[in-house]
Amino acid sequence: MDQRDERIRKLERLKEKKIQPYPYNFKLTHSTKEIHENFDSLSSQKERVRVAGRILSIRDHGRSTFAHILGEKGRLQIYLKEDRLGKERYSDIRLFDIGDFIGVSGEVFRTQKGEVTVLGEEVSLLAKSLRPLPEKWHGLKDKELRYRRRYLDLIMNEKSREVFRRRSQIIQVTRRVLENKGFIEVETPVLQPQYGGAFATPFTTYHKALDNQLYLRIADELYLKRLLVGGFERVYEISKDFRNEGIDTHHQPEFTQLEAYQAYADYKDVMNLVEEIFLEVARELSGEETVPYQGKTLSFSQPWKRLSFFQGLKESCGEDLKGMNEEGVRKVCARFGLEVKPNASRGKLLDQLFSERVQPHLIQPTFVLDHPKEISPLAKIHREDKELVERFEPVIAGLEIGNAFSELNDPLDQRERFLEQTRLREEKGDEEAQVLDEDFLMALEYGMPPTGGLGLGIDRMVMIFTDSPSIRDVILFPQMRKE
RNA sequence: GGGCCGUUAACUCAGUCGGUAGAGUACCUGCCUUUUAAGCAGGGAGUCGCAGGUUCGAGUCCUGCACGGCCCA
Repeated sequence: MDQRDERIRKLERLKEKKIQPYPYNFKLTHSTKEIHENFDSLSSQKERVRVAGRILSIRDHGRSTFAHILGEKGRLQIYLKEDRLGKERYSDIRLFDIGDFIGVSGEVFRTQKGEVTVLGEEVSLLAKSLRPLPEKWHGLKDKELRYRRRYLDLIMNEKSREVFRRRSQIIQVTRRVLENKGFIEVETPVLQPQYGGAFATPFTTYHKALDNQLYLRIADELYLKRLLVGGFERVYEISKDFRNEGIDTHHQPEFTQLEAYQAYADYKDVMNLVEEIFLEVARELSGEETVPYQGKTLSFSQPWKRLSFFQGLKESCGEDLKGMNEEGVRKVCARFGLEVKPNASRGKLLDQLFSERVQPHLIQPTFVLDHPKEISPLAKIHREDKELVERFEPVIAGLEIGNAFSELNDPLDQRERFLEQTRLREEKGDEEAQVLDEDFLMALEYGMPPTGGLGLGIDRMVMIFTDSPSIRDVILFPQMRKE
Protein backbone atom coordinates (compact mmCIF):
# COMPACT_ATOMS: atom_id res chain seq x y z
CA MET A 1 0.00 0.00 0.00
CA ASP A 2 1.53 3.31 -0.96
CA GLN A 3 1.15 6.60 0.81
CA ARG A 4 -1.71 7.70 -1.37
CA ASP A 5 -3.69 4.57 -0.51
CA GLU A 6 -2.93 5.19 3.14
CA ARG A 7 -4.36 8.69 2.91
CA ILE A 8 -7.47 7.52 1.13
CA ARG A 9 -7.93 5.10 4.01
CA LYS A 10 -7.72 8.06 6.40
CA LEU A 11 -10.24 9.89 4.27
CA GLU A 12 -12.69 7.03 4.82
CA ARG A 13 -12.10 7.12 8.55
CA LEU A 14 -12.69 10.88 8.60
CA LYS A 15 -16.00 10.37 6.86
CA GLU A 16 -16.94 7.67 9.38
CA LYS A 17 -16.29 10.24 12.08
CA LYS A 18 -18.55 12.71 10.29
CA ILE A 19 -15.66 15.03 9.55
CA GLN A 20 -16.00 16.82 6.24
CA PRO A 21 -12.56 16.61 4.54
CA TYR A 22 -13.31 19.40 2.06
CA PRO A 23 -15.39 22.08 3.83
CA TYR A 24 -16.35 25.35 2.17
CA ASN A 25 -14.60 28.13 4.04
CA PHE A 26 -12.77 29.24 7.12
CA LYS A 27 -12.81 32.76 8.59
CA LEU A 28 -9.31 34.05 9.40
CA THR A 29 -8.42 36.83 11.81
CA HIS A 30 -4.73 36.97 10.92
CA SER A 31 -2.22 35.77 8.37
CA THR A 32 0.66 33.69 9.65
CA LYS A 33 2.91 36.72 9.23
CA GLU A 34 0.57 38.96 11.23
CA ILE A 35 0.70 36.54 14.15
CA HIS A 36 4.46 36.99 14.30
CA GLU A 37 4.30 40.76 13.80
CA ASN A 38 1.60 41.40 16.40
CA PHE A 39 2.67 38.82 18.91
CA ASP A 40 3.13 41.20 21.87
CA SER A 41 -0.32 42.73 21.78
CA LEU A 42 -2.01 39.47 20.86
CA SER A 43 -0.45 37.65 23.79
CA SER A 44 -0.88 40.40 26.38
CA GLN A 45 -4.56 40.74 25.51
CA LYS A 46 -5.00 36.97 25.30
CA GLU A 47 -6.71 37.46 22.00
CA ARG A 48 -8.19 34.43 20.29
CA VAL A 49 -6.87 34.21 16.74
CA ARG A 50 -7.90 32.13 13.76
CA VAL A 51 -5.19 31.06 11.32
CA ALA A 52 -4.95 28.59 8.48
CA GLY A 53 -2.37 26.96 6.27
CA ARG A 54 -0.85 23.77 4.97
CA ILE A 55 0.76 21.38 7.46
CA LEU A 56 4.49 21.21 6.75
CA SER A 57 5.67 19.13 9.69
CA ILE A 58 4.21 17.24 12.64
CA ARG A 59 5.94 16.38 15.92
CA ASP A 60 3.70 14.05 17.87
CA HIS A 61 4.46 13.75 21.61
CA GLY A 62 1.67 11.44 22.62
CA ARG A 63 -0.90 13.65 24.32
CA SER A 64 0.36 16.80 22.63
CA THR A 65 1.51 17.64 19.13
CA PHE A 66 3.52 20.41 17.53
CA ALA A 67 3.11 21.25 13.87
CA HIS A 68 4.18 23.96 11.47
CA ILE A 69 1.70 25.35 9.02
CA LEU A 70 2.58 27.30 5.89
CA GLY A 71 0.50 30.30 4.92
CA GLU A 72 1.18 32.50 1.91
CA LYS A 73 3.24 34.81 4.08
CA GLY A 74 5.23 32.22 5.94
CA ARG A 75 5.35 29.53 8.58
CA LEU A 76 3.73 29.41 11.99
CA GLN A 77 3.95 26.82 14.73
CA ILE A 78 0.80 25.47 16.31
CA TYR A 79 0.50 23.36 19.45
CA LEU A 80 -2.35 20.96 20.04
CA LYS A 81 -2.96 19.30 23.40
CA GLU A 82 -5.36 16.54 24.37
CA ASP A 83 -6.60 18.40 27.46
CA ARG A 84 -7.44 21.48 25.39
CA LEU A 85 -9.09 19.79 22.44
CA GLY A 86 -10.73 16.94 24.34
CA LYS A 87 -9.94 13.29 23.83
CA GLU A 88 -12.25 12.84 20.87
CA ARG A 89 -11.06 15.84 18.83
CA TYR A 90 -7.47 15.16 19.74
CA SER A 91 -7.75 11.68 18.32
CA ASP A 92 -9.00 13.22 15.05
CA ILE A 93 -5.73 14.94 14.39
CA ARG A 94 -4.01 11.61 14.02
CA LEU A 95 -5.85 11.44 10.72
CA PHE A 96 -4.20 14.67 9.60
CA ASP A 97 -1.14 14.45 7.37
CA ILE A 98 1.67 16.66 6.21
CA GLY A 99 0.24 18.52 3.24
CA ASP A 100 -3.29 18.90 4.61
CA PHE A 101 -4.80 22.36 5.00
CA ILE A 102 -6.06 23.06 8.51
CA GLY A 103 -7.59 25.96 10.39
CA VAL A 104 -6.73 26.60 14.03
CA SER A 105 -8.14 28.96 16.63
CA GLY A 106 -6.61 29.75 19.98
CA GLU A 107 -4.31 32.07 21.87
CA VAL A 108 -0.71 32.79 21.04
CA PHE A 109 2.21 32.02 23.32
CA ARG A 110 5.93 31.46 23.20
CA THR A 111 7.43 28.02 23.77
CA GLN A 112 10.32 27.50 26.18
CA LYS A 113 12.71 28.00 23.29
CA GLY A 114 10.90 31.26 22.42
CA GLU A 115 9.04 30.31 19.25
CA VAL A 116 5.76 32.10 18.58
CA THR A 117 3.04 29.45 18.63
CA VAL A 118 -0.74 29.21 18.53
CA LEU A 119 -2.18 27.01 21.26
CA GLY A 120 -5.12 25.36 19.57
CA GLU A 121 -8.53 25.40 21.24
CA GLU A 122 -10.16 24.19 18.06
CA VAL A 123 -8.74 22.69 14.94
CA SER A 124 -10.45 21.79 11.71
CA LEU A 125 -9.45 20.06 8.53
CA LEU A 126 -9.85 22.39 5.54
CA ALA A 127 -8.60 20.16 2.73
CA LYS A 128 -7.16 16.66 2.77
CA SER A 129 -4.01 16.05 0.77
CA LEU A 130 -3.57 12.66 -0.86
CA ARG A 131 0.06 12.84 -1.85
CA PRO A 132 3.18 13.16 0.29
CA LEU A 133 5.16 16.38 0.03
CA PRO A 134 8.87 16.32 -0.83
CA GLU A 135 11.31 15.90 2.00
CA LYS A 136 11.31 18.63 4.62
CA TRP A 137 15.04 19.12 4.93
CA HIS A 138 16.38 18.96 1.37
CA GLY A 139 13.15 20.16 -0.21
CA LEU A 140 12.52 19.78 -3.93
CA LYS A 141 15.77 20.13 -5.87
CA ASP A 142 15.14 18.32 -9.13
CA LYS A 143 14.84 21.12 -11.69
CA GLU A 144 12.60 19.19 -13.99
CA LEU A 145 10.12 18.54 -11.20
CA ARG A 146 10.34 22.15 -10.03
CA TYR A 147 9.31 23.36 -13.49
CA ARG A 148 6.77 20.68 -14.29
CA ARG A 149 5.11 20.75 -10.85
CA ARG A 150 5.69 24.38 -9.99
CA TYR A 151 3.15 24.15 -7.16
CA LEU A 152 5.50 21.81 -5.30
CA ASP A 153 8.42 24.15 -5.91
CA LEU A 154 6.35 27.01 -4.49
CA ILE A 155 5.36 25.00 -1.41
CA MET A 156 8.87 23.81 -0.68
CA ASN A 157 11.10 26.67 -1.78
CA GLU A 158 10.61 30.06 -0.19
CA LYS A 159 13.11 31.51 -2.68
CA SER A 160 10.91 30.49 -5.54
CA ARG A 161 7.85 32.12 -3.95
CA GLU A 162 9.95 35.24 -3.50
CA VAL A 163 10.90 35.35 -7.19
CA PHE A 164 7.26 35.47 -8.22
CA ARG A 165 6.32 38.03 -5.59
CA ARG A 166 9.10 40.22 -6.93
CA ARG A 167 7.95 39.62 -10.46
CA SER A 168 4.57 41.03 -9.54
CA GLN A 169 6.21 44.00 -7.83
CA ILE A 170 8.44 44.73 -10.82
CA ILE A 171 5.47 44.85 -13.16
CA GLN A 172 3.52 46.94 -10.67
CA VAL A 173 6.29 49.54 -10.36
CA THR A 174 6.74 49.62 -14.14
CA ARG A 175 3.03 50.28 -14.57
CA ARG A 176 3.14 52.98 -11.91
CA VAL A 177 5.98 54.84 -13.61
CA LEU A 178 4.09 54.79 -16.91
CA GLU A 179 0.73 55.69 -15.38
CA ASN A 180 2.32 58.62 -13.55
CA LYS A 181 3.50 59.93 -16.90
CA GLY A 182 0.03 59.72 -18.38
CA PHE A 183 0.42 56.49 -20.37
CA ILE A 184 -2.78 54.51 -20.73
CA GLU A 185 -2.86 50.73 -20.84
CA VAL A 186 -4.41 49.20 -23.94
CA GLU A 187 -4.99 45.76 -25.39
CA THR A 188 -4.33 44.81 -28.99
CA PRO A 189 -4.92 41.54 -30.84
CA VAL A 190 -3.07 38.37 -29.96
CA LEU A 191 -4.57 36.68 -33.02
CA GLN A 192 -3.41 38.58 -36.06
CA PRO A 193 -4.11 38.06 -39.75
CA GLN A 194 -0.65 39.50 -40.46
CA TYR A 195 2.22 39.31 -37.99
CA GLY A 196 4.87 41.97 -37.64
CA GLY A 197 6.97 44.23 -35.47
CA ALA A 198 9.92 41.91 -34.95
CA PHE A 199 12.23 39.42 -36.65
CA ALA A 200 10.76 36.07 -35.72
CA THR A 201 8.95 33.00 -36.93
CA PRO A 202 5.33 33.05 -35.79
CA PHE A 203 2.98 30.38 -34.52
CA THR A 204 0.13 29.89 -36.92
CA THR A 205 -3.41 28.97 -36.11
CA TYR A 206 -6.74 28.85 -37.83
CA HIS A 207 -10.11 30.48 -37.32
CA LYS A 208 -12.89 28.19 -38.45
CA ALA A 209 -15.76 30.65 -38.77
CA LEU A 210 -13.68 33.16 -40.72
CA ASP A 211 -11.87 30.41 -42.59
CA ASN A 212 -8.69 32.39 -41.99
CA GLN A 213 -5.15 31.57 -41.12
CA LEU A 214 -4.13 33.62 -38.12
CA TYR A 215 -0.82 34.23 -36.40
CA LEU A 216 -0.07 34.56 -32.70
CA ARG A 217 1.58 37.91 -32.34
CA ILE A 218 5.34 38.20 -32.26
CA ALA A 219 5.10 41.86 -31.15
CA ASP A 220 2.48 44.50 -30.38
CA GLU A 221 4.24 47.26 -32.26
CA LEU A 222 2.23 47.75 -35.42
CA TYR A 223 -1.11 47.86 -33.61
CA LEU A 224 0.13 50.23 -30.94
CA LYS A 225 1.40 52.61 -33.59
CA ARG A 226 -2.04 52.59 -35.20
CA LEU A 227 -3.26 53.95 -31.87
CA LEU A 228 -0.83 56.86 -32.20
CA VAL A 229 -2.36 57.51 -35.61
CA GLY A 230 -5.71 57.37 -33.84
CA GLY A 231 -4.72 60.21 -31.56
CA PHE A 232 -3.62 58.54 -28.33
CA GLU A 233 -0.34 60.12 -27.31
CA ARG A 234 0.94 57.74 -24.64
CA VAL A 235 -0.01 54.08 -24.72
CA TYR A 236 1.45 50.88 -23.35
CA GLU A 237 0.67 47.19 -23.28
CA ILE A 238 2.11 44.42 -21.13
CA SER A 239 1.35 41.09 -22.67
CA LYS A 240 2.49 37.77 -23.99
CA ASP A 241 4.22 37.52 -27.34
CA PHE A 242 4.91 34.24 -29.09
CA ARG A 243 7.93 33.33 -31.16
CA ASN A 244 8.34 29.94 -32.76
CA GLU A 245 11.96 29.43 -31.77
CA GLY A 246 14.20 27.25 -29.68
CA ILE A 247 14.26 27.18 -25.91
CA ASP A 248 17.32 28.00 -23.84
CA THR A 249 18.30 29.90 -20.71
CA HIS A 250 17.30 33.22 -22.29
CA HIS A 251 14.44 32.22 -24.59
CA GLN A 252 10.94 30.88 -24.11
CA PRO A 253 8.44 30.64 -26.98
CA GLU A 254 5.85 32.44 -24.88
CA PHE A 255 7.18 35.50 -23.08
CA THR A 256 6.04 38.77 -21.62
CA GLN A 257 6.84 42.09 -23.16
CA LEU A 258 6.13 45.70 -22.33
CA GLU A 259 5.70 48.00 -25.27
CA ALA A 260 5.22 51.74 -24.81
CA TYR A 261 4.82 54.55 -27.33
CA GLN A 262 5.09 58.26 -26.63
CA ALA A 263 4.08 60.89 -29.18
CA TYR A 264 6.35 63.86 -29.84
CA ALA A 265 9.28 62.01 -28.28
CA ASP A 266 12.44 60.53 -29.83
CA TYR A 267 14.70 57.70 -28.75
CA LYS A 268 16.65 59.92 -26.39
CA ASP A 269 13.48 60.58 -24.42
CA VAL A 270 12.86 56.83 -24.36
CA MET A 271 16.33 56.26 -22.89
CA ASN A 272 15.36 58.50 -20.01
CA LEU A 273 12.17 56.52 -19.56
CA VAL A 274 14.05 53.21 -19.44
CA GLU A 275 16.54 54.60 -16.94
CA GLU A 276 13.71 55.81 -14.80
CA ILE A 277 11.80 52.52 -14.84
CA PHE A 278 14.86 50.49 -13.84
CA LEU A 279 15.88 52.97 -11.17
CA GLU A 280 12.41 52.95 -9.64
CA VAL A 281 12.26 49.17 -9.66
CA ALA A 282 15.72 48.92 -8.08
CA ARG A 283 14.82 51.39 -5.35
CA GLU A 284 11.51 49.72 -4.67
CA LEU A 285 12.95 46.21 -4.47
CA SER A 286 16.23 46.78 -2.71
CA GLY A 287 16.06 50.34 -1.47
CA GLU A 288 19.24 51.01 -3.40
CA GLU A 289 20.38 51.87 -6.90
CA THR A 290 22.48 48.74 -7.15
CA VAL A 291 21.38 45.16 -7.62
CA PRO A 292 23.40 41.93 -7.28
CA TYR A 293 23.37 39.66 -10.31
CA GLN A 294 25.30 36.38 -10.57
CA GLY A 295 28.12 37.64 -8.40
CA LYS A 296 28.30 41.09 -9.98
CA THR A 297 26.91 44.38 -8.76
CA LEU A 298 24.81 46.26 -11.29
CA SER A 299 24.33 49.98 -10.83
CA PHE A 300 21.18 51.61 -12.14
CA SER A 301 22.25 55.16 -11.30
CA GLN A 302 21.60 57.58 -14.15
CA PRO A 303 22.84 58.00 -16.76
CA TRP A 304 23.64 54.58 -18.23
CA LYS A 305 26.67 54.09 -20.43
CA ARG A 306 26.03 54.78 -24.11
CA LEU A 307 27.87 52.83 -26.79
CA SER A 308 27.24 53.23 -30.47
CA PHE A 309 26.88 50.01 -32.42
CA PHE A 310 29.80 50.66 -34.74
CA GLN A 311 32.01 52.09 -32.01
CA GLY A 312 31.51 48.87 -30.04
CA LEU A 313 32.46 46.81 -33.09
CA LYS A 314 35.47 48.99 -33.78
CA GLU A 315 36.81 48.57 -30.26
CA SER A 316 36.26 44.83 -30.41
CA CYS A 317 37.45 44.10 -33.93
CA GLY A 318 40.13 46.73 -34.25
CA GLU A 319 38.73 48.19 -37.44
CA ASP A 320 35.83 50.33 -38.53
CA LEU A 321 33.13 48.20 -40.13
CA LYS A 322 30.78 51.04 -40.87
CA GLY A 323 31.55 51.52 -44.53
CA MET A 324 32.50 47.90 -45.13
CA ASN A 325 30.58 45.78 -47.66
CA GLU A 326 29.13 42.32 -47.05
CA GLU A 327 32.24 40.51 -48.22
CA GLY A 328 34.45 42.55 -45.93
CA VAL A 329 32.24 41.93 -42.93
CA ARG A 330 32.21 38.23 -43.72
CA LYS A 331 36.01 38.22 -43.65
CA VAL A 332 35.99 39.85 -40.23
CA CYS A 333 33.56 37.20 -38.99
CA ALA A 334 35.87 34.51 -40.35
CA ARG A 335 38.86 36.13 -38.69
CA PHE A 336 37.17 35.75 -35.30
CA GLY A 337 36.03 32.22 -36.00
CA LEU A 338 32.30 32.94 -36.14
CA GLU A 339 30.12 30.32 -37.76
CA VAL A 340 27.94 32.29 -40.12
CA LYS A 341 25.22 31.22 -42.50
CA PRO A 342 26.36 31.38 -46.10
CA ASN A 343 23.27 33.38 -47.09
CA ALA A 344 23.47 35.86 -44.21
CA SER A 345 23.09 39.49 -45.28
CA ARG A 346 25.51 42.23 -44.25
CA GLY A 347 23.09 43.35 -41.57
CA LYS A 348 22.77 39.87 -40.13
CA LEU A 349 26.52 39.46 -40.09
CA LEU A 350 27.01 42.75 -38.29
CA ASP A 351 24.30 41.82 -35.81
CA GLN A 352 25.86 38.42 -35.13
CA LEU A 353 29.30 39.96 -34.77
CA PHE A 354 28.00 42.44 -32.22
CA SER A 355 26.00 39.83 -30.30
CA GLU A 356 28.95 37.51 -29.97
CA ARG A 357 31.91 39.86 -29.73
CA VAL A 358 30.63 42.92 -27.91
CA GLN A 359 27.36 42.32 -26.09
CA PRO A 360 28.59 39.64 -23.62
CA HIS A 361 31.09 42.15 -22.23
CA LEU A 362 28.48 44.80 -21.50
CA ILE A 363 27.79 44.05 -17.86
CA GLN A 364 26.74 47.40 -16.43
CA PRO A 365 23.50 48.80 -17.90
CA THR A 366 24.38 50.12 -21.35
CA PHE A 367 22.45 51.58 -24.25
CA VAL A 368 23.75 50.18 -27.51
CA LEU A 369 22.67 52.77 -30.07
CA ASP A 370 22.52 53.82 -33.69
CA HIS A 371 22.22 50.48 -35.46
CA PRO A 372 22.60 49.87 -39.17
CA LYS A 373 19.51 50.69 -41.16
CA GLU A 374 19.12 47.26 -42.77
CA ILE A 375 18.43 45.46 -39.49
CA SER A 376 15.98 48.10 -38.26
CA PRO A 377 13.11 48.41 -40.73
CA LEU A 378 10.73 50.16 -38.32
CA ALA A 379 13.16 52.80 -37.05
CA LYS A 380 13.66 56.31 -38.33
CA ILE A 381 16.81 57.30 -40.22
CA HIS A 382 19.42 58.85 -37.94
CA ARG A 383 19.23 62.62 -38.13
CA GLU A 384 23.02 62.84 -38.60
CA ASP A 385 23.81 59.72 -40.64
CA LYS A 386 21.63 58.23 -43.35
CA GLU A 387 23.13 54.75 -43.02
CA LEU A 388 22.06 54.48 -39.41
CA VAL A 389 18.80 54.58 -37.56
CA GLU A 390 17.85 56.12 -34.25
CA ARG A 391 17.58 52.96 -32.22
CA PHE A 392 18.89 51.57 -28.97
CA GLU A 393 18.96 48.30 -27.12
CA PRO A 394 19.36 48.24 -23.35
CA VAL A 395 21.95 45.62 -22.45
CA ILE A 396 22.46 44.44 -18.87
CA ALA A 397 24.75 41.65 -17.71
CA GLY A 398 25.37 40.85 -21.38
CA LEU A 399 21.65 40.31 -21.90
CA GLU A 400 19.59 42.17 -24.44
CA ILE A 401 16.68 43.49 -22.42
CA GLY A 402 14.77 45.46 -25.02
CA ASN A 403 14.65 47.50 -28.17
CA ALA A 404 13.62 51.09 -28.87
CA PHE A 405 13.47 53.58 -31.71
CA SER A 406 12.60 56.96 -32.88
CA GLU A 407 9.70 55.38 -34.73
CA LEU A 408 9.62 55.55 -38.49
CA ASN A 409 6.55 57.61 -39.41
CA ASP A 410 7.35 58.42 -43.04
CA PRO A 411 4.92 56.11 -44.87
CA LEU A 412 6.84 56.11 -48.15
CA ASP A 413 10.13 55.29 -46.45
CA GLN A 414 8.34 52.59 -44.43
CA ARG A 415 7.10 51.03 -47.67
CA GLU A 416 10.65 51.00 -49.04
CA ARG A 417 11.93 49.31 -45.89
CA PHE A 418 9.27 46.63 -46.07
CA LEU A 419 10.17 46.05 -49.72
CA GLU A 420 13.81 45.66 -48.74
CA GLN A 421 12.68 43.01 -46.21
CA THR A 422 10.75 41.25 -48.92
CA ARG A 423 13.90 41.18 -51.05
CA LEU A 424 15.85 39.65 -48.18
CA ARG A 425 13.20 37.00 -47.84
CA GLU A 426 13.17 36.20 -51.53
CA GLU A 427 16.83 36.57 -52.43
CA LYS A 428 18.49 35.46 -49.19
CA GLY A 429 15.80 33.09 -47.98
CA ASP A 430 15.62 34.98 -44.69
CA GLU A 431 12.54 33.48 -43.05
CA GLU A 432 12.59 35.94 -40.21
CA ALA A 433 12.44 38.93 -42.54
CA GLN A 434 9.51 41.22 -41.85
CA VAL A 435 6.34 41.10 -43.86
CA LEU A 436 4.88 44.04 -45.74
CA ASP A 437 1.72 45.15 -43.98
CA GLU A 438 -0.53 47.20 -46.27
CA ASP A 439 -3.05 47.92 -43.56
CA PHE A 440 -0.34 49.35 -41.31
CA LEU A 441 1.04 51.41 -44.18
CA MET A 442 -2.40 52.83 -44.83
CA ALA A 443 -2.59 53.91 -41.20
CA LEU A 444 0.81 55.59 -41.45
CA GLU A 445 -0.32 57.42 -44.58
CA TYR A 446 -3.01 59.15 -42.52
CA GLY A 447 -0.15 60.48 -40.42
CA MET A 448 1.55 59.40 -37.19
CA PRO A 449 3.18 62.02 -34.99
CA PRO A 450 6.89 61.77 -34.24
CA THR A 451 7.04 59.00 -31.67
CA GLY A 452 9.47 57.30 -29.36
CA GLY A 453 8.76 53.57 -28.91
CA LEU A 454 9.99 50.94 -26.52
CA GLY A 455 9.89 47.18 -26.11
CA LEU A 456 11.13 45.69 -22.84
CA GLY A 457 11.49 41.99 -22.15
CA ILE A 458 9.80 41.64 -18.79
CA ASP A 459 11.07 38.11 -18.13
CA ARG A 460 14.69 39.11 -18.62
CA MET A 461 14.11 42.18 -16.49
CA VAL A 462 12.78 39.90 -13.75
CA MET A 463 15.85 37.68 -14.14
CA ILE A 464 18.07 40.70 -13.44
CA PHE A 465 16.10 41.80 -10.41
CA THR A 466 15.78 38.32 -8.89
CA ASP A 467 19.36 37.21 -9.59
CA SER A 468 18.04 34.32 -11.69
CA PRO A 469 20.37 32.67 -14.21
CA SER A 470 17.61 31.17 -16.36
CA ILE A 471 14.42 32.59 -17.87
CA ARG A 472 12.70 29.39 -16.73
CA ASP A 473 13.23 30.47 -13.14
CA VAL A 474 11.03 33.55 -13.61
CA ILE A 475 8.21 31.99 -15.65
CA LEU A 476 5.76 30.02 -13.52
CA PHE A 477 5.07 27.29 -16.05
CA PRO A 478 7.86 27.26 -18.65
CA GLN A 479 7.39 25.24 -21.81
CA MET A 480 8.85 21.75 -21.58
CA ARG A 481 8.87 18.77 -23.86
CA LYS A 482 6.06 16.41 -23.09
CA GLU A 483 7.02 13.69 -20.65
C1' G B 1 22.46 21.23 -34.03
C1' G B 2 27.27 19.55 -31.11
C1' G B 3 29.80 18.12 -26.41
C1' C B 4 29.60 16.71 -21.29
C1' C B 5 26.67 15.17 -17.05
C1' G B 6 22.28 13.14 -14.91
C1' U B 7 17.67 9.71 -14.52
C1' U B 8 17.77 4.01 -8.37
C1' A B 9 11.51 4.14 -2.96
C1' A B 10 6.91 9.85 -2.59
C1' C B 11 11.62 13.33 -1.78
C1' U B 12 17.20 13.87 -1.12
C1' C B 13 20.91 10.60 -2.31
C1' A B 14 24.61 6.02 -1.81
C1' G B 15 25.39 1.59 -4.60
C1' U B 16 33.08 -0.66 -4.90
C1' C B 17 35.62 -5.32 -9.45
C1' G B 18 29.35 -7.56 -13.10
C1' G B 19 27.23 -11.83 -8.10
C1' U B 20 20.53 -11.41 -2.92
C1' A B 21 18.47 -3.36 -3.95
C1' G B 22 20.64 0.49 0.41
C1' A B 23 20.40 5.10 3.81
C1' G B 24 17.98 9.52 5.69
C1' U B 25 13.33 11.91 5.41
C1' A B 26 8.27 10.57 4.53
C1' C B 27 4.71 6.35 5.60
C1' C B 28 2.57 2.31 9.18
C1' U B 29 2.35 0.15 14.60
C1' G B 30 3.56 1.16 19.77
C1' C B 31 5.53 4.69 23.81
C1' C B 32 6.01 9.88 24.99
C1' U B 33 1.82 16.96 27.27
C1' U B 34 6.70 23.07 25.51
C1' U B 35 9.19 19.91 20.63
C1' U B 36 12.67 22.36 16.84
C1' A B 37 15.65 18.06 11.09
C1' A B 38 11.96 16.05 18.55
C1' G B 39 13.28 11.15 20.64
C1' C B 40 12.96 5.60 21.44
C1' A B 41 11.43 0.48 19.56
C1' G B 42 9.54 -2.30 15.52
C1' G B 43 7.67 -2.63 10.33
C1' G B 44 6.23 -1.93 5.13
C1' A B 45 7.78 0.33 0.66
C1' G B 46 11.46 -0.40 -6.01
C1' U B 47 9.07 -1.30 -13.87
C1' C B 48 17.07 0.83 -10.92
C1' G B 49 14.00 6.34 -17.34
C1' C B 50 12.63 3.02 -21.91
C1' A B 51 14.19 -0.73 -25.65
C1' G B 52 17.78 -3.90 -27.31
C1' G B 53 22.72 -6.35 -26.81
C1' U B 54 27.05 -8.87 -24.26
C1' U B 55 27.16 -12.47 -20.12
C1' C B 56 25.91 -18.39 -16.43
C1' G B 57 24.43 -13.64 -14.20
C1' A B 58 23.50 -6.38 -15.67
C1' G B 59 21.42 -0.83 -11.32
C1' U B 60 26.69 -1.60 -12.86
C1' C B 61 29.44 -3.01 -19.46
C1' C B 62 27.83 -1.76 -24.90
C1' U B 63 24.18 0.46 -28.56
C1' G B 64 19.88 3.25 -29.54
C1' C B 65 15.92 6.26 -27.76
C1' A B 66 13.25 9.62 -24.21
C1' C B 67 13.35 13.48 -20.63
C1' G B 68 16.26 17.04 -17.92
C1' G B 69 20.63 20.10 -16.70
C1' C B 70 25.20 22.71 -17.98
C1' C B 71 28.47 24.48 -21.79
C1' C B 72 29.20 25.62 -27.00
C1' A B 73 26.93 27.25 -31.75
